[in-house]
Formats: sequence, C-alpha cells, structure tokens
Amino acid sequence: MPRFSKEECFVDMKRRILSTELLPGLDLDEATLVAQYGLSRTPMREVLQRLAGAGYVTIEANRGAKVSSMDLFALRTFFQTAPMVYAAIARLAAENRATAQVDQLQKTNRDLALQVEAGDSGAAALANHRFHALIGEMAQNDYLTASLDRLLIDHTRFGKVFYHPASALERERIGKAIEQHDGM
Amino acid sequence: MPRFSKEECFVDMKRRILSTELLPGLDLDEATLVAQYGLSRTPMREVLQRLAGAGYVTIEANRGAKVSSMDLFALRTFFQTAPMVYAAIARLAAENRATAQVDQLQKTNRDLALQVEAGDSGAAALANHRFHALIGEMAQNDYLTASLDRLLIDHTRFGKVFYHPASALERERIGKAIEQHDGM
DNA sequence: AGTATACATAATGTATACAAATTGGCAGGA
DNA sequence: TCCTGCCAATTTGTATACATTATGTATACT
Repeated sequence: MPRFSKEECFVDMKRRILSTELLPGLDLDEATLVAQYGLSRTPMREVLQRLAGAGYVTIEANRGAKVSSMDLFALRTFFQTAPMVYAAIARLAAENRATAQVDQLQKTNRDLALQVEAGDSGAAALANHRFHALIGEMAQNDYLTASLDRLLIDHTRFGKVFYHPASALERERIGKAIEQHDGM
Repeated sequence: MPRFSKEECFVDMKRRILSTELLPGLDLDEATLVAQYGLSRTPMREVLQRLAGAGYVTIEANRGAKVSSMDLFALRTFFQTAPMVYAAIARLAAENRATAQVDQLQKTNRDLALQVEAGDSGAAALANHRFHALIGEMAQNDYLTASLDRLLIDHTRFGKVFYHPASALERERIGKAIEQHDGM
C-alpha cells in the first residue's frame, strides 16, 4: 500500500480531477481515498477541504465531497469570463515578468509541445494548465488569481474533452502568447 | 461557556476578521479559539481551513493560522483590481437580476444607511460587505465571485480604517449603485 | 399493490489520546 | 558578551474510537 504525504495527496487529487480521471460529479468516499493514499481520515478530510477551497471539489454537510460538476451553465459562464480574466492576467504578468519566470514559462511551453506531439492529451492538458498557472503567478495579483485558478480547472477539463486529438492550433496559440509576453 | 456550531463559528470568525476585531497578521491559536467557541479541535481546524480557502486566514505548515495580512503591496493590487472586477460583477448582476434579490439588496442598503447614521463604522462596514456580496450572488458567476470575495475582505478592512467617521459620500455612492442596477 | 414507517447499515462528524514539530530558555564554551 | 547546542514546554499534526446523520431495505398497514 502506497503511503502519500498530505501534500502529495493534494497534488495527486488535483491531477486526477484535472485529467478527468475523476469525472465531474463523482462522489468521493473518504474510506476509499484513505485506502488509496494511506492516510488516516483526519488529514484526508483536510485535503478534501483544501480542494474544496480551491474549487476542485464541492462539500455538502453530512454528504461528503464530490468532484465539482461542469454543466452547460458553467460552460456558458466560462466563456463569459475567461477572456476578460485571461487578458487582465496576461497584461499584469507582462508588466511584472522576471526573466527566471519567463525561462520557466518557455520550458513549460516546450514540455507542452512535446506532450502534444506525443499525442498524450492528458499530459498536454496538465502542461497547458501549468503554463497558464505560471502566468497567473507572474501576475502577482492574488485577487485575480483566485478567479484564474477556478477558470483553469474547467479550462483543463473542457480541453480534455474538446481538443482530444490535440491540435496544432492550440500549440500555435500558446506560442503566440509567449511572443506576446516577450514582446511586452 | 458558549457552544457555537461549526457554521456559527465560521460566520463569527469572518465577522471578527472583517471588522478588524482580529487584526491582520494576528496569530490564531487553536487552543484559544477552541475555548472561545466550545468546539473540539477537529471542527475548529476545519473552520480555519475553510477560512483559509476563502482567503480570510493564511495557514503555514506546522505553524498554524494567521489572519491574512494587508500590506502596501496588497493595497496597490487592490486598487489595480477592484474597479475591473466590480464593474464586471455589476454588469452581470444587472443582467441576471431577480426582483426578490433586488428587494433584499434595497433592504441591506437601508440597513447600511441606518448603521452609517448611527455612526457604527463596524456594523456599517459589515452591511456594506453584505451589500456587495449580494451583488456578487446576483451575478451568478462563480469564477468572478472567487475574486470578488477576496476583494471584499480587504475592501471591508480598508474601509474600517479609511472611512472611520463613515461618510455620507460612501452612502451616496451605494445609493447610486442601486439606481444603476434598477435602471438596467 | 403501494406506501409509510421502523430498523439496520454505512457514511460523515466530533472528541480525544498520542506523535511530531517548533519555540524559548538555559547552560556551557569560545 | 555572544554564539551554540540541547532540553523542556507548547503547539500543531495524526490516528482512532465514538456519536450522529443519512440511506437503503424489509415489513406491516392501508
């Protein structure tokens, strides 16, 4: 039986949710997770609460945790919100950029390109997520980051569905984003 | 010794933080809080984790929770972000408004006016917080609400500092906001 | 037959004992 | 005096037993 640390468990749960290995709406049973990660219930519940705080799962009193659902309304709201927040974040990131971060960004971008070429849409989605999350960090705006993080959860999950034969188009878009940031 | 429910404790902690009864940066000791609220440590820690998820407190591993701090950088970021998010939220709220919610909004607004006239800046700040939070609910956009909620935490705390002899100006601004929404 | 209620089962929520980590103080030495 | 290392005390983290709440099933009653 594998023994994860609390932090490892948190990261792995995020990965599983973003990759839709755990589908939206799925009921998360404490006992099952405890068995999978080799933690006791207290820290496992803590992980679930942190995931809830970050928007990955939804907790109902006396009913446990579910993977946050994605319905049509969420999709509509996503497209209503994402352009605005992404633009604001990108602008701030460009203003505050540090060379070390730009390097990391390009590294992540190359990683993304590799995953896309390899046809691994799950890994590509995660690399894409990491790429955007890095831009979020660069923006150094905790207020907006809160929205961005939530958008990225659904972006990544939508992406897994839509761009399954991960397109060169997406890659090109990412490439442009980098140029744009370097330009500023 | 008073015995709070977990939810009551959560609400009360938010109130105390928003009203700056608990100052930014204050170290929150579990034992003290447990004694104050009459809960055992497990649910108290859960409350702190939820508060951390919502941005009210900051948790460091093996060092417990502190009330989220507010430095000059946060202030700058706040004024950089608030107009954009508030405008977006207000627009969405106007589009999706329901009469029941508008009634509630006006009720909260009257409450705010009363508190301001009574010179109770703490209660006024909380009423103002509730007013903006209601607009956030009306917008029905969970992504943006995440940012708004964090902005409102600091808005309320800044407000407590700045507008101490709570001004008629603030009240007027709120009044205008209502008209604006009714207008749309 | 259909519905409602009571009970059994299984889940979540709470309390508390125990473990690990951090902090502060003290003693010893440079 | 100041630094260093160790020990004690305090605080946080974890495990687990117990309590409570929800759910599913069977049975009795209409």
